[in-house]
Amino acid sequence: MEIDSRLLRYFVAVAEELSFSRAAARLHLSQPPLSHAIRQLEDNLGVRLFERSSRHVALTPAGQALYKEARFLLQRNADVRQLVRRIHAGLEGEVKIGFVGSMLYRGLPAWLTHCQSRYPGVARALQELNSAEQIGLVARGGLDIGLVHANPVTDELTAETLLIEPFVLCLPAGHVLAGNGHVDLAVLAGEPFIFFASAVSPVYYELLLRMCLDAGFMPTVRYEARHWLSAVSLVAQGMGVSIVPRSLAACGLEGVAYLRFDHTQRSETQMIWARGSASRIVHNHLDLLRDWFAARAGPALD
Amino acid sequence: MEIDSRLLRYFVAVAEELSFSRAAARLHLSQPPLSHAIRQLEDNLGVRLFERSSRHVALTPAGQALYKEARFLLQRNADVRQLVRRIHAGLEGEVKIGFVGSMLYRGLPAWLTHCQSRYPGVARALQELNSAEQIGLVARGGLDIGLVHANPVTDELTAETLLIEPFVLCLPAGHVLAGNGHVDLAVLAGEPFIFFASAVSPVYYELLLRMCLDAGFMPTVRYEARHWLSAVSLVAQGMGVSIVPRSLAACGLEGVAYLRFDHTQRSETQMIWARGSASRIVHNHLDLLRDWFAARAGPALD
DNA sequence: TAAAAATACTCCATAGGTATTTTAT
DNA sequence: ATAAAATACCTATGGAGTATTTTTA
Repeated sequence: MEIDSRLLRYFVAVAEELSFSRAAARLHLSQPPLSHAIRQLEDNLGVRLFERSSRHVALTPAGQALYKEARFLLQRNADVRQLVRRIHAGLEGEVKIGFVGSMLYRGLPAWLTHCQSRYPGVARALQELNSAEQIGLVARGGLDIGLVHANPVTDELTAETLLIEPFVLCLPAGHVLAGNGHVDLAVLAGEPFIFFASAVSPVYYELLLRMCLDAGFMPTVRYEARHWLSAVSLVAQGMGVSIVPRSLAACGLEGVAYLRFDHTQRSETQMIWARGSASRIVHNHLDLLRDWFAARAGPALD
Repeated sequence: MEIDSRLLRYFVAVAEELSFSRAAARLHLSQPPLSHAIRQLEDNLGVRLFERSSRHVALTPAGQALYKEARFLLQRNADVRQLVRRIHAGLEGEVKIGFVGSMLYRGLPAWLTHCQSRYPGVARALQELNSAEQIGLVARGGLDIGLVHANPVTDELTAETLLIEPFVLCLPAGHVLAGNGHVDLAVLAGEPFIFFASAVSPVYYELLLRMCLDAGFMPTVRYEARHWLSAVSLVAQGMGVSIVPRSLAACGLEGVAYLRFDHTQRSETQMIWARGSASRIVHNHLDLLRDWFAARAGPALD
C-alpha cells in the first residue's frame, strides 16, 4: 500500500513550517487532526519523522529524506494533472502520419512547420508510404493519419478530400512547343513519355494513360519514375515528356517548361484516419490539414 | 490538490486488466465502487481515461499517458517507504566524521573498509581536524562523530574512550641502542628530540615532555612534527630521536627501530558525539567504532 | 505561565458493500 | 441471452471539527 498523497501534503506543510499550528493554518485545517494525521503517517511507516516538544519541532534524518521525496512526488503528481489535460486537449502527444511522396511537392513541408508552431508539444512521426500501405496501417492502428490518392476505402476508415489538382504537361526547356502557354495533348502523340511507376501508384499510371487515350493516341512509355521529381528530372535531361500534377511546377528544377492542356482527370489527394479514432490530437491535426490546404489550394484550382 | 494515490492505484489496475470486474477482484474490491472511483478520477481531471462499453474497455491517449506516470509515481512512492525505513534503521544516509591525523596509523582506514561493507548505503564524509576544531564542530552539528585526544568536554557532548596506547622510543636504525628491546629513557637525555607540534596537539607535547621530566631530564626539542609520520621520517634521516604511540611501529617506514621503555603516560583517543543526537545511523557507526577498536586494541594493550 | 502539541469526543462525508438495471455482443 | 459496466441505495470507517489536557521553555 502506497503512502496516501494527502498525508504527504500534510507532512510537507509541517516540515516547512516546523510548527503544527502554523501548518494547520496553511492547510486550512485545525491543529488536532493534523497532529493525528502525522502520527498516523509515522505509525504507518514505523518511523519517527519529527522530534517534537511543545516548544520545538524538528525533522529527524528520516524526515529530512522524506521531505525531499515528498516534494518531488507532489510536484510530479501536479505535473501529471497538467500533462493529462494537455494530451486530452491535443496539445501534447504523438501523431503518426503517412504520406505519398508527391505530398513533398504539395506543401507538406510548409504545413509541418506551421503545425510545429501551432502544436509545439506534439511529436510528429512521418513515413513516406504508398497509398495501399497507408490504408493497411491506418486500419491496424500503425498510423494515425494517411495522405493517399483516391482509393477504395473500407468502412473502418474515414476519408476526406484534401487536394484536387489538374495536371500540366512537362517538356524540356528546349522543346519546340516549350514557348506555348497552352497546347493540345494530341500534338505530343509521337513523343516518348515518362509516366509515374504503376508499381508505386497504379492510380496515377491509369490517369495519365486515360488522358492520352482521350486525346486519341496510345503513348509510348519510355520510363517509369518512382518519384515525381525523378520524372521532372528525366524531362530536364531530354529523355522525354511527362504529365505531372500542377504543383510540381513549383518544384524548382531548371531546364523544363510546364504547359496547360485540356483534360478532365484530376489528381486527388485524401486524408484518411480510423473511423473510431477518439484522439483529440489526431483530430486537431486533421483540422489543421483541412484548413491549411483549403486556404491554399482552393483559390488556385481554376 | 494532487491526485489521490488510491485512485492512481485503482486506475493502474483497470488499465492493466482492461476490465473493471477483473481489476476489482485484483484489488479485493467489488466492481461498483471501482467504477465509481474511476468516474471520480475522470471527473476530477476533466478527462476521459477509458473508452468503455459493456464488452470492451480501452485506454484513451490521455489514459495511456496517465498509466505510465501513475506506474512511476506508485513505484517511487513505494521506494520512498523503503528509503525512509532504511534511513531510520541507519542503513542509509550520511555520517560526517572528524579525526586527528594519528588515527590514520591506528586502524582508521581498515575500519572504514569494514564500515563500507557493513553499511554500503551510507556515505561517510571524513575530515582530518585537530581535537579543538572537532569539539567545536560536533557541538554545532557540523560533525556527527569526532575522534579526538582526551580533552575537557562540554556537557553538550558525550565522549567515550576508544583506544589507550603506551608509547615507544623511536631511534634511527643505526643508533647504538637500536638493538635493545627495552631501555631507560634517561639514557637518551643528551639526544636531540623530535616532538609532536604543540600548536597542533598541546596534549601530546605535554605528555612527551612529562615523560622526559619523569626520567629526570629536560629534553632538547630540535624539531616539531605536525604529523606522526613526519616525526618517524625525521628519525629515519638521523635528525634525532622521538617518542611515538606504539601503533606507529606498524607504519611501514624503513630505517628506524622501536624500543619499549617504562612510563605511565598513555595516548588516549576518544570518540565524541552530540548528546541529543537522535540519528540511528550515527549510533550505528559509534557502535561499530566501539566494537572494532575494542576487539583489536584490547588484547594488545599489555 | 503561556504557547503549542497531544488527547478525548463528536459528527458527517465518503469509501465500499449489496441489489438491480442497462447495454452491447 | 449473457456478461460486464452503470446506477441506486445503504452502512460504517475515518477525516475533520470543538473542547480540554499536558508539556516545556
